[in-house]
Amino acid sequence: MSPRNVERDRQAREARREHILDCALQVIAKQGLDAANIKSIAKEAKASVGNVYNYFESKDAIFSAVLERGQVNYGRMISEMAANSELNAREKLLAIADGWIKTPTNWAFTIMLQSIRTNETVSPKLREDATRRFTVNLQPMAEIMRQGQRDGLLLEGDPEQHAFYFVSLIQGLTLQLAPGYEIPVAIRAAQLVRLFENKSES
Amino acid sequence: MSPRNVERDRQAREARREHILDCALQVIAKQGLDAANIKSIAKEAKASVGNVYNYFESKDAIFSAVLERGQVNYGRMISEMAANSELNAREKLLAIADGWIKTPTNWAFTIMLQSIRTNETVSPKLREDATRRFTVNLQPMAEIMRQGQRDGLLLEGDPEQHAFYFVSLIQGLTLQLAPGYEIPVAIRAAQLVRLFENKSES
Amino acid sequence: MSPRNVERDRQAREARREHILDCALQVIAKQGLDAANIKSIAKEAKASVGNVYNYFESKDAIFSAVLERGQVNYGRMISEMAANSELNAREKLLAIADGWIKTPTNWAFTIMLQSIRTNETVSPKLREDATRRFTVNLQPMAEIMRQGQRDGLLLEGDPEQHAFYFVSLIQGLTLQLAPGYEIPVAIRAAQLVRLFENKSES
Amino acid sequence: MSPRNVERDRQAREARREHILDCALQVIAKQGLDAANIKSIAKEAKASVGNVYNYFESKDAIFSAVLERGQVNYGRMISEMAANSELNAREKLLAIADGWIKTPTNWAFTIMLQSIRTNETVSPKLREDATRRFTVNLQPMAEIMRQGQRDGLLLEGDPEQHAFYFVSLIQGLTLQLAPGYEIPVAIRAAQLVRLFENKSES
DNA sequence: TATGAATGAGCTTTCATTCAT
DNA sequence: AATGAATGAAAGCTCATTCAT
Repeated sequence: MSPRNVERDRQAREARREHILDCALQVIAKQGLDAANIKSIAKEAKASVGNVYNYFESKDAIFSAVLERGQVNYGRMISEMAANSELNAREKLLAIADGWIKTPTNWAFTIMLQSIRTNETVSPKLREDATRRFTVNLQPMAEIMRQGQRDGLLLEGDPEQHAFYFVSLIQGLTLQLAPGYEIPVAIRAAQLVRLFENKSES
Repeated sequence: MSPRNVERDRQAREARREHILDCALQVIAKQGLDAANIKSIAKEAKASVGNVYNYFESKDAIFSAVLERGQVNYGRMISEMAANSELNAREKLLAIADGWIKTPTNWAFTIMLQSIRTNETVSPKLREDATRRFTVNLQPMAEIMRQGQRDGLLLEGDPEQHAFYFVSLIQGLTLQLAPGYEIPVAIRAAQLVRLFENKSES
Repeated sequence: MSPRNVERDRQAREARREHILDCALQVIAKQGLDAANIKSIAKEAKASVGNVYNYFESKDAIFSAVLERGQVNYGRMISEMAANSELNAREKLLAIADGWIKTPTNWAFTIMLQSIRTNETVSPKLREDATRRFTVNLQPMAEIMRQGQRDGLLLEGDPEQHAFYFVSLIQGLTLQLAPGYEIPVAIRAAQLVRLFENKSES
Repeated sequence: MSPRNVERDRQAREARREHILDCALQVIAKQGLDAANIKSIAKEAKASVGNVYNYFESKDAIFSAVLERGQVNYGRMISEMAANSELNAREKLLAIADGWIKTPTNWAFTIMLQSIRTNETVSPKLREDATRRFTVNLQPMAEIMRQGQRDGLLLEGDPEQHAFYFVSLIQGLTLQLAPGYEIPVAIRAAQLVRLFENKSES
């Protein structure tokens, strides 16, 4: 039992955890939230039902963890984007919108956020955490809006509100990308970003 | 033959049906989709569980009917708005956005649409119907966009796409109005409509 | 309120009762015992659910009455047959077998008898009545067997037992005539009566 | 990887499945088809309701499996009997009749076959399978009839029809052996087989 | 850790029966 | 008598979670 082994075990466990989360997201995105039960997730992860419970204490915990990971990754991405000095604000919005629209599992995050928030059987802590992360993640987006306004690229107005609208628009759009239907309208990141651009100068 | 007033019975039945739909919407909006089981709906409607099944053949049928009613009402409202010659396009968008934001149950429709679409246990017919109505309802909104472009009030670009963005934005925003959290950002219809305005003329 | 009217009312009520029994038998025979619920029976009788309960105190009572009527009619028919002096025993068996096989609802009686007998929720009185009538009806059949033996037409052996076998054979065969399948073997009354004939004389 | 013996598990699972079928048959035979609900079957098997569904996907599947097992066993028995060269046809019929009459659960198969066939909620596949097996099982019985006719032991006539009558007679008789009543007539295999014997030679 | 059988609460749905009109 | 809405007790089934191995 060298410390090397202990560390290796810890990493293996962490990898297994991540794998289960990946699979949970896959199942949700492919089959919908209702069909995403523990058995399906375990099957997708090639694990047994019982073993999943060795890594997560409950189904809610899995869903929360999937959502948390998504939110943290998104927060990291958008913070980096806000700090990025090589792109202007318009290009940043474009990159963000493009990234979300192109990832066909993103609708699942919107639904999970909603489900966790409104489901009274989910522990208050998990619900608050999810909501708080969402709110926190609005800040770097508002910062980008501010940058754009400073440069005259984006529309004037309360940057937090614009950030909120931008995120809501993207979330609303991702819902249309869920499996099970065909909306006969193309979604184009460039078009969508134009809504937030300052066109008085052009 | 019968000591009952047939016509009054028919009306009472119809009223009872509507009442159940009202209650179902209330439960969904107040407690979330997961908590909206037949027992809760029956309780809200002050009916017995069994009696609900005298009016609807299944839980899915109730949810579909609630959604359908919402979609039909929305479709009627927006069609009238498109045909309205007393308001300009900007005022129309404002009225629509304002109406949706002020109705605190509207988030439920967004979630129900999503749930019905992605839930594989819902009959294909109901799923298709819901999706079709959504698509059909995009047309009058696109017409309003066209009107605004003709008058130079709204941003240039594919009107259908703009309609789609507008609806998605509103749907995304209603999700934030679900119970269970406090988003520290005000939603203002006027601000939101500004995104679609043509500001090059100002 | 002349006695004439009272009598007419009584007859009308009796006719209505009979009609409901007819319809119950129809439903059972066409859709099977499981599908024969009060609603279906009422529908077939063009009556309301509640009204059926004005004529019968329970579903069991209806089934019992249907069975009883069938058993009484059968008992009457077979008693007359036993008393008939114009036909010989062989011809009597033939007539009986032919009549049963040709009536496509008879399988329902066999199933109802079985169901009522073995269903513990049916009142003991009804169960005993049904069984008693079955047993009583064996006597005229045994009498016919005795006649046939006396005339050297039918096989020797305990007449009650032969009666029992004959009835069981016919009941077993009627089961095959229920809807829902195709048994690729013809049923011929003459052939099956031959089993009970005394062929040593021929 | 797993601390479990896979092969032993597989066998245990198979045994448990069989046990549930045994218990289901017991419940049906003792309490009747109507009383044979999942709760009762689970109780008899000393299992929980949910666990029964680990072995069978539906109640219909259980009933079908019970029936299938009975039909397959019967088919095997009768095929062996047909191929047996140490007994003559009369002795074979006697052994078959005797075996069926002595097994007090056999009435349940007759009722289950009927119920599955006529119940429209049972999947068509299961209904067809049950009917097909019944039909297939008629063949070895017809072969025995043929053997008996060849040896001059059994009555002349279409062997398939005689097989059909013999089976129907036995099925009809087993119905009388269900719990819940006392038929005051003994059933004797020897008597019953005599019906099918060729007595012209005696 | 790993397995999947086992549990039981909870859900949807059915249906015999009652009841107000 | 006649109606059909209303009731509530089951029934079938699902699934998160636990547990023996």
